[in-house]
Amino acid sequence: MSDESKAATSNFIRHIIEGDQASGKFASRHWQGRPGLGTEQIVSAPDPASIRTRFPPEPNGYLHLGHAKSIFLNFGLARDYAGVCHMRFDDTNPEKEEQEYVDSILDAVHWLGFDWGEYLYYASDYFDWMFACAVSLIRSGHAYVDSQSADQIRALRGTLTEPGQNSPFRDRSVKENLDLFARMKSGEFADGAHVLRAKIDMASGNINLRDPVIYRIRHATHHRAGDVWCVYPLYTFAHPIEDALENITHSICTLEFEAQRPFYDWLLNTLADNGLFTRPLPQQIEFARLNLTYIVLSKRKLIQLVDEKYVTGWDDPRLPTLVGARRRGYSAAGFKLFTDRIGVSKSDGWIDYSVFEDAQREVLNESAPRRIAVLDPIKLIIDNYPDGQSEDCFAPNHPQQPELGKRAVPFSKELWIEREDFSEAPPKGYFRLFPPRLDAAGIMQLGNSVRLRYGFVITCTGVDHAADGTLTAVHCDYLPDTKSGTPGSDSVKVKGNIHWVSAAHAYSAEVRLYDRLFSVPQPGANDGNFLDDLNPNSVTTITAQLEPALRDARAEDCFQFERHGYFVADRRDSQSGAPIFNRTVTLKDSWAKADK
RNA sequence: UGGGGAGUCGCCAAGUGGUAAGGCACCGGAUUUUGAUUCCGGUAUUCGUAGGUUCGAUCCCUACCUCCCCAGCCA
Repeated sequence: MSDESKAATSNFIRHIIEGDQASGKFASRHWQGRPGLGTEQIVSAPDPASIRTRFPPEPNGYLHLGHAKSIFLNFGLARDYAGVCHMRFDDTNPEKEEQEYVDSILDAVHWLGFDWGEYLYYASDYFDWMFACAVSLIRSGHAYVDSQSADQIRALRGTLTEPGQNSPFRDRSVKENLDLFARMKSGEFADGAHVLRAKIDMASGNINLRDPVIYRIRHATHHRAGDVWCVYPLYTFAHPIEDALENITHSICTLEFEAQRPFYDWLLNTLADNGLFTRPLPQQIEFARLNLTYIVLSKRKLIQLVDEKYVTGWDDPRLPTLVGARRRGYSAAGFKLFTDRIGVSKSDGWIDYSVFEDAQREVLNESAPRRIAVLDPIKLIIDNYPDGQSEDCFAPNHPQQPELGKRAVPFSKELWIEREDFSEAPPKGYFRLFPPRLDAAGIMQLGNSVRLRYGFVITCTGVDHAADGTLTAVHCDYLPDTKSGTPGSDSVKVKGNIHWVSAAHAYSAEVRLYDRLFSVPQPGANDGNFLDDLNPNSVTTITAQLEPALRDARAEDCFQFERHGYFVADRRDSQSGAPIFNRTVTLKDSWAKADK
């Protein structure tokens, strides 16, 4: 186990694996170096992998934060227990799958830091084996061709409280079933004319055992297999076989598949009895899927957001897709921290989005170089600083990592400061800039003093207003002896410390301030329509005044804009020498939260 | 009213017969040229409820309550 993973607390899946390893349950497995039937594997060398897990997305959409939990779980377990994790595409439905999704999924898994090496598989490569498994089931009397319509099958399935009834086709002979199934494969029948069903128990309390459909006719072009097949296996049937072919030891999926585990075991055991697979067989283990507040993870809802243009595309930084998260500036290390924190269990709950943001913040705080940015600029004029003069101030790239050095920041008479850092009517406890004013006794008090971070201490002397009363500039005097880094810097103590950018040197750039896409914890919970809960201010595009060094930022460079938060140079819209920034997440702000 | 799961601090989550880990959040206090970070301290006499077994129960037994999943020729 690596040092990193020791931090992760134990969970029920680790207990199962450790128990299996202690009992030697999977020690006798053999592996021919590629997937195959048990008859092929058994004559090969012992499997060098102590466990095999798999991440098996269907390539019909983009990966999202929920998938990240599964990726870290499966790849993480393999890494921690001297096993391997297979990257597998569960592409058994020709109508919904596309190569574009395969590419983006691979890219996302890689971005999260995982390498599947030689273990990249496609369920569609197993169609011959799956067909052979189905034939084997027919031969042993465990499957039959049903010629009812979908509606008829549904009508005889029964309900949650009433048993189902046998199909009139349930007792067809093996010979007839074999003939029909072969003709289904050869393309003789139209979609829906027949299906192949497992023959189990129409009265089972578990509806998944009431003769589930395992093969259907679909005259459709498969994104990889082309037109060679017109019968396709269903997930229920395909997935256990995929696991068995790949020697998977622990097949980890989400809770909603729990009711299918009895079928999973029935199928594999039946096939093992028929000589196709050897024991030990893979075991399915279910865990609670991720529920995060303020976002939606359902594929249907994400598609709607993209198709109906509520967002700019699948990689919109507000979307919980992995491509969106990457563009937002979230890091793979942040995902790792997050998944370690939330753990793995079987109880379903809601994780607050702030837990995810905190994890990202924690990683960014360590890794992001500091820069200065004025997002909502107002002019500050230093009346006693010489016209036309400028000088360098030096700002550390990271306060906790002095070895990262300092950079020069130009200082001059006219600066941009944050509008929020000045107040004509300061609330109680405010210690930034405010002008001279009359106190309660009617005595005129000096304006407040603050330090211009990495520069000089200044004292506010007044303000300029336009004819309509709006604030146009703040005036101050500076104390020449108080420059940061000089012996006199500590001669004057001030509580406030504000950032600034020289107006004459600033890089004026587009910055997108992202906020949550939804304004309520559980979108759609109020009236059933999640679109009603969209946050109308989920993005604000501004022109900010940035320190000149930021002009050199390259796409995907992350920075902390001091006193603001973490920002990333957009990987899609940034030009060389003209980066555009996305706000990843703000800094914590106990002042903003406090009662004022 | 069928079958399968889950209920431990505000949110996660260990522990599963020997007298409640940890993380996040929160509240104090220290440091700080980010109202950030960091640091130090505090935070469940109690484990869905009610009974029972036991010297002893979150853990075993019984009953009950609440929540989630299953009736696609989706995955």
